[in-house]
Amino acid sequence: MIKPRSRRGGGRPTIADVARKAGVGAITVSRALRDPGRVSEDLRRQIESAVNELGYVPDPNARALASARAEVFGVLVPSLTNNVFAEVVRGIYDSLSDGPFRIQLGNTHYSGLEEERLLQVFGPQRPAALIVAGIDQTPASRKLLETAGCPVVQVMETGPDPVDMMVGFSHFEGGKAAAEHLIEAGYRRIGFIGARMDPRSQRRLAGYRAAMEAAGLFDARLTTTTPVPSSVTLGRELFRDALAKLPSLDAVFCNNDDIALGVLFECHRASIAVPKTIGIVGFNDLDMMEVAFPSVTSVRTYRYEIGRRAVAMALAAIEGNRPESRVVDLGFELKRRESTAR
Amino acid sequence: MIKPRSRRGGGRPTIADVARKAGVGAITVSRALRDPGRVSEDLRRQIESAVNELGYVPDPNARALASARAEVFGVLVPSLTNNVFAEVVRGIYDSLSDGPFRIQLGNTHYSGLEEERLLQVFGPQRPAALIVAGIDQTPASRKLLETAGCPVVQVMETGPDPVDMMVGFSHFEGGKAAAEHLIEAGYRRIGFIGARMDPRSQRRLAGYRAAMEAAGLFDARLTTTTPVPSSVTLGRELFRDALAKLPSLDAVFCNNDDIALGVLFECHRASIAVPKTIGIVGFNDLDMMEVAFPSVTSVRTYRYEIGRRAVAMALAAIEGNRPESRVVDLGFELKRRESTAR
DNA sequence: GCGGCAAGTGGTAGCGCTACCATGACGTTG
DNA sequence: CAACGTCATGGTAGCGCTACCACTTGCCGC
Repeated sequence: MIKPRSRRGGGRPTIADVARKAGVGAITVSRALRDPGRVSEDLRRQIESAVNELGYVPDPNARALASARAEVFGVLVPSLTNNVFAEVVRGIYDSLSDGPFRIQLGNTHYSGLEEERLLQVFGPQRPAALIVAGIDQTPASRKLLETAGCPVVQVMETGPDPVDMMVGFSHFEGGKAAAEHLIEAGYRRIGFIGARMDPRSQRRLAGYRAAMEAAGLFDARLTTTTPVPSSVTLGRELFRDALAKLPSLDAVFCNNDDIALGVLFECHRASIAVPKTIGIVGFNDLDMMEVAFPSVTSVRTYRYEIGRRAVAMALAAIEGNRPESRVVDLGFELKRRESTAR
Repeated sequence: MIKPRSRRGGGRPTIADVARKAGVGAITVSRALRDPGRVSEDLRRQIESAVNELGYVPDPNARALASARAEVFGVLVPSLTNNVFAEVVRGIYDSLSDGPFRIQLGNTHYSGLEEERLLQVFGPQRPAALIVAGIDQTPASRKLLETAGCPVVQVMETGPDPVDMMVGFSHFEGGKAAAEHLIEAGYRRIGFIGARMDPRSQRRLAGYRAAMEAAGLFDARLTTTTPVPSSVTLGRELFRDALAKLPSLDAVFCNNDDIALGVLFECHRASIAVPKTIGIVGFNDLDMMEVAFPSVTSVRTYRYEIGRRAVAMALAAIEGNRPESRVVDLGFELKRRESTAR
């Protein structure tokens, strides 16, 4: 008798087809696939060959419905084009590409409300884990994370009060180290140039300010910021503004490397000597900072590693062994280069 | 009587809860949510308020299982950190953020086999549409795309034989335009510097070669390529190699802007005058090319727009009205700047 | 006045899988 | 040797939703 294929399913083999072919129960096939150790050697081989012959692939939707748990990692980042987050995301993908987990990526556009909305979309899918950038969730987002019923990793920053786990570093300390380096190098009128000014930028600014105040060098006029999204073009413009406002400026700590690059190009264009007349420090240490001329001092951060570590921690938590320390600080490293070597 | 909550579902309201509260059948709730026009005004309002009161959110997994169609766009790109693809992806996200569709992003690492593997993973999810970068799928990948049973958009390139739909531009023409521009500007020993050399880079190289041969200027020694992934650092190194090999070089067409930037920095470092001694043309026209000093001529491509258009076409196809022209060429524009103005 | 048709609604039967419990075949122990 | 685990396997009953068909109205045309 010809088995009447369902009108709905596109005719792909189901677990029942495999079970029939292998002469076992459907549940045994399910087990053989998910936890081979619990099925005898014999049946396992039979099932395996039936799977291969039929080209059976489990339906992730049915699996998610039945087990009330989807093999999905939800990932929330503020930007897809900012290289910094792209690196984190790459680390996450590379760590997850072997396993069964899919990734659902959300772009919050640096908006707390958008983050809330995305968490509301992710929740009903019952993801296996959630990875979110930053530690400044809105109260509503925080509640959504706390009640998600899965491991949660906050990345990019460390802070005192993790929802669950955290991997990152201290932006405050990074900003402080950058400013201290400029002070040590002999610069005195050290400006801060920042764009977008998201919470991480704010903390870098705070670190800068702490160092400047400690050295008795802080002056509000040294700070030039804008909420506008960061770009190389903007870096150039902000630097011109800063210089117009305060011609005595002798160094700048830039919020990020795009800004620093804009400053560097403007110095070339205006024939301002770097590092002699102006010292430049960036943040994140993109690949090109080392190649730039002059090479640019920057605070190296370990974005890719943050992504990998976040996945490792989430995976461990899924398997029931949460790491003993819920907050991992991967630190940073100040890379001293020509742009501050005077 | 207390309704015994299932042991599996986490206690979230289901469609049956909403139906009971609104005093209607479950199926009517389903319709009210998916196609409000088919439910009377009265019931619609009742259902709506029941949904709000209970905080009901449909379970996407159950929905996908029952309807054999997930509200998911599968997106396959060769790299997450390459700004070019990041822009395409951003366009896709921005176009999809309003609607019900989720996005599942896969990173093929420029590997045909990896692409196949990812398509095999995406298939069983029954995505609503697939967007893949490039037109050089392996035969197996092509078959998977053809039998996916959903709209497929190939992006970044145009070509003669779309699986379904295409949005992009001609890399051959882009490379040709770049070389022709250098020839017109009076350069004669025009090199090509390329890294990674994926199919798109190959076609740019072919365009360059066509222009050079047409002008009687082609010389195999002018071409410097490597399969190594592209970076600013690598651009610098390749340029040094090229110059060592052929000191008479008077211009370079770079595979992409990272390489061009590496060349520019090396020229600064080695005090080579740009554009006088060496002319430089990049590809893609990243934001910073305009700000660089000297500003760098580049072939502007419309990555973000490609992403948006791909989604628009897929969405139209889902609704049953495929666009009349299945291949959309968004073109490019050669941006002439200081680096070739001699 | 009756068949026919469209619009609005609901019941039933799955979608493909897994949680839960039951079963039977083996030891193992005192 | 009875009582009791343990292991491997299977049956049943859903998970939450939608496709499909059936039913009830009310209105039209002849």
